[in-house]
Amino acid sequence: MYYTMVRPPCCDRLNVKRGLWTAEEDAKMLAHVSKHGTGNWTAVPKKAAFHKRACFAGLQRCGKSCRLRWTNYLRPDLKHDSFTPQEEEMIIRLHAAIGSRWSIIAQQLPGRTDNDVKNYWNARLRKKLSEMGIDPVTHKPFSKILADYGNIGGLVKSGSRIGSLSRGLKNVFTLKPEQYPFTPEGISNINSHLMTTTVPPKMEPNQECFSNNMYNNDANDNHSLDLLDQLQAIRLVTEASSTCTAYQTIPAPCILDEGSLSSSSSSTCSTAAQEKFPTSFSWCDFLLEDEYLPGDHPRAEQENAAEFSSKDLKNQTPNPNVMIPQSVQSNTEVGAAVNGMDLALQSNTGSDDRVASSSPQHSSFVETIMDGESKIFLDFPNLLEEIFYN
DNA sequence: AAATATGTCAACCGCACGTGT
DNA sequence: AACACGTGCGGTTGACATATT
Repeated sequence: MYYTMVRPPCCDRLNVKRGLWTAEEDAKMLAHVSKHGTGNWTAVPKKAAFHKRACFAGLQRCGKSCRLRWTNYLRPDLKHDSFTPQEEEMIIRLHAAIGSRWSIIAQQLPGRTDNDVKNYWNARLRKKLSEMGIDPVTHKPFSKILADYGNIGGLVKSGSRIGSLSRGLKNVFTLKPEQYPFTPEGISNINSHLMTTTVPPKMEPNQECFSNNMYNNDANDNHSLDLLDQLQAIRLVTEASSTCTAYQTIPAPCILDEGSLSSSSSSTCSTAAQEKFPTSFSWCDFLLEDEYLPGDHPRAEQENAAEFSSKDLKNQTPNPNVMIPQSVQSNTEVGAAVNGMDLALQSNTGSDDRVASSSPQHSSFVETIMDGESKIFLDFPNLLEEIFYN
């Protein structure tokens, strides 16, 4: 092998210009597109240099750069003014629903590109939500997240918690579109469904205002409901096309519980795989085991535990304390969709064995971490205050 | 007024996927 | 089947602008 497996950037093969576009280059691009139309971008620099040398000779960009310049800036249907509150609201709602699928979000905002939306989110909205006390990843109040975090490790009797949680997820994915709760408690719960439902939401005033504006005016928002149909379809399609690759690369026993993908044609991480690696390490096991301290829960809770399989832990909000396989991280939204559908589809089959087989000493792992956390917050109570009131 | 910090956004990069050969 | 190529996507970078000290 004399070359790397990674394909070199297209621009490396051409002696092309990079960096910001000049007005002159823009003019050349516009002239070219008006003459030849869009598409076949790799031909643009060649044609531009070939057709009228006097006019186009200076346009020495790679096709990718040309396409990007056109789609993100030169396209005549683009808006170049600032985002309206309505657009802002739409971005937040869609992000809560589908995460950082910028191209899909941008499709709902005429005249905006995925790059626009992405930049606006990163530059403005993420910060705005944070300042409002809302986690921009899960779209949940920080207070709730911290409260839930404090409950991990069995600080709260968890029997009804997981049961109600999985029931809620079932509801999310079995609701008809017109019943669909297009709120951060709805789809976004998929990404954050470890959040307990036993803690009442404690909204700061501005959050409340925010929620009223952003999340609670769905009754007359037919467009959003139509959109949900589309999103649902996107989820299903994505699941069908991505489930296989998303899971095949996961170390066999850690994430997927058997039967959960039984409705899919790609239940590759299966019982057989688990049998092959029966003792492999899984962080999920630690977390699950912490929810079910030995000898502390009736049968119903065990059934709930089976329902709430460890695979659901893989798509949680990135947490430095939770290690997630790369292949899973890169498919967060897809996995979330799969999770939700799995929960809706699966019955109480399968995963009891694995949950039950986790060794008792695992439960001390999260407890140790939580003890450390508790000590920190006891020693530095202002840390919590700073989070909420700064 | 100068230095530094912060924000914005256009552009790039790497990867995945589809298609044609 | 394998490969090259074109395209689209999401994450990241870095230049420039603006605000703050």
